[in-house]
Amino acid sequence: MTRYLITSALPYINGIKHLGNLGGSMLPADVYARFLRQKGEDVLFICATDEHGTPAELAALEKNQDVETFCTEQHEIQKSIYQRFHLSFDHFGRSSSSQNAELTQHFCKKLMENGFIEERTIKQVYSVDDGRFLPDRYIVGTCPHCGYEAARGDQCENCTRVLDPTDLINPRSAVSGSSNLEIKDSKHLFLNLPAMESKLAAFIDEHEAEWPIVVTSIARKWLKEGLRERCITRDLKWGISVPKEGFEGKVFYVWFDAPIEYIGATAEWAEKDPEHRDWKSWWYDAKDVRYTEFMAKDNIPFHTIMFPATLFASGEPWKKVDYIKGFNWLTFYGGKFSTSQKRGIFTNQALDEFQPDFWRYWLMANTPENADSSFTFSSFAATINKDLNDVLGNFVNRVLKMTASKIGAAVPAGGEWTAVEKEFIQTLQKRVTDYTKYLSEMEFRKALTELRAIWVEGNNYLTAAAPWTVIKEDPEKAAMILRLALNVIRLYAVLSAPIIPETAEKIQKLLNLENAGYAWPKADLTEELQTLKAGHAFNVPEQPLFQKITPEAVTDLCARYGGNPDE
RNA sequence: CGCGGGAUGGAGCAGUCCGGUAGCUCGUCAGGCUCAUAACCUGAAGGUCGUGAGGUUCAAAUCCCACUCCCGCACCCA
Repeated sequence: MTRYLITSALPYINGIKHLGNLGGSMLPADVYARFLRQKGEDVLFICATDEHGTPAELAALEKNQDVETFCTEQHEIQKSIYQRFHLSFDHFGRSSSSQNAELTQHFCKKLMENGFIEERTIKQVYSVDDGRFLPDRYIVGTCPHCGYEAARGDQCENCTRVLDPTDLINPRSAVSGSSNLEIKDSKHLFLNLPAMESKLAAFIDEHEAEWPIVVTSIARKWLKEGLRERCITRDLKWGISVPKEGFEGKVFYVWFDAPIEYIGATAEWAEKDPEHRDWKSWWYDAKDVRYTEFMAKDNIPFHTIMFPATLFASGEPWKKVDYIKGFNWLTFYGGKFSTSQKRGIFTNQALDEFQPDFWRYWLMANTPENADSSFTFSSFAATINKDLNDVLGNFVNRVLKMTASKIGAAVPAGGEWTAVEKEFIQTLQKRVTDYTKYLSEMEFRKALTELRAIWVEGNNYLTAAAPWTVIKEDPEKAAMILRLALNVIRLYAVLSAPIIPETAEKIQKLLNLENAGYAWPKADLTEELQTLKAGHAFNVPEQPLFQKITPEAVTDLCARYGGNPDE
């Protein structure tokens, strides 16, 4: 049987992530993982914090902490936020783990053995006052082409020309501002990507028809422009040390070890229960594994070119990705989420405002699958109020309350399905089939449209069956209608669980089905809709499932997070 | 000519790969119902698909060409 390996792009360690990070990789990956588990598949869902690199060092510096303490703290913060969002990682690891260090060094050795690594001496800028080498982008100075005074060492943002740090006039450190800089020779390792070109091109070709356009177009662009040898080491202290003589005090480039952490995190996972878990079976010569990666578009070059190149070059049968689900950006009122401008809402803030399912639902209904999509509080409120409150919440509420008040708080007995019921079930069946198909294909927007339509069918049926009228003339028939409606509620919990797990749980509790699980329905719903038998007691809700977001709340949120209530 | 992505009723989207005169959600208007969170259900109005009295075709939102506008690629950040 196929086993499903799922990874989400690793969130970077240097701070709490915003909604876009959540909606653009971790959350859709979670929905897919949950869906497959409900279908009874063997799933391993892996994520981790990406902890190396200069930004982590600088963020730690700013907080006056040593990098390791900083990372440990930030890792815990992020981990707890994701738990609160009910992200169902089998393991949420750390790229600074010993497992990752070991694997990264292993790959480096293999690549050296196979002749894909070259050693070169390059000139690096060293800041005497900072006591460290500075990456290109942390050197600022005057652009020799246009005279712009705040040009960075890698590119001038004014004239967009690509620069070398040594081109800059009056260079200084972006960290301290010190102009006491020296150019030093430094030995580094380069990954010979050009040697991998044909193999990578074949790899992309192989998947071209299947993968999203945003993925293949970015990958092809890189190939078309020609691959260059890529430096995979850095003059930093924080990171995975390079297992080679003469490279003491140097570490791997963060983008070299980060994807390897997918494997590393799996090893971390296995180590917690070595008796029953075998990380290698998921990654090495794993022919029965289907591997899906989730990421936003900025990550695509690393996952279509760099990481596969590493795996190919090892010469070992490491598992390569089968499907890449790539996303565009989620924007905030059409613009970028911005820390410094206080634009946008961060994951911790989001949880302080509303229950996780509100966010999960909106983000999945508006996933930037084909184009960037824009978050606005008005849209958020409208979607939550309509779909979750009026359509789903109201359906659950009206059925439970009516049954309890007219008959009693248990599934009523009597009556047989009529043509109306059979037609309703057929409609549901078709929609559930489509919904299942969309989830399997990771077509999330379409899936959510379908899920909503499934909820609407319930209300539709109630209007057609009108149990509140029927009960006066034919109590048996009314009992049958409500029995079916109660079973539909249960079905909704199962179908909604991948998207809004907390709500599914609430519904199961209302139905006294707390440990019943969420096994995905079969194609034929006949049996499924008779799961709850006559006499099965349920709880009458004191409150509806959800509460609406008022216009005043929208105004308030906009004021606090930088949005426009009219948009 | 830097790269990439967009442009479809008031708003947000689908349809474009495999051409055959537009579909969904919200909003608006009208009606139905009264079990339910003034919720639910039904119907209607509203677009000729960025521009070019361009090209191909019996036929184009859908293929080809030219142009225009918008958004990312620049601190923070994905």
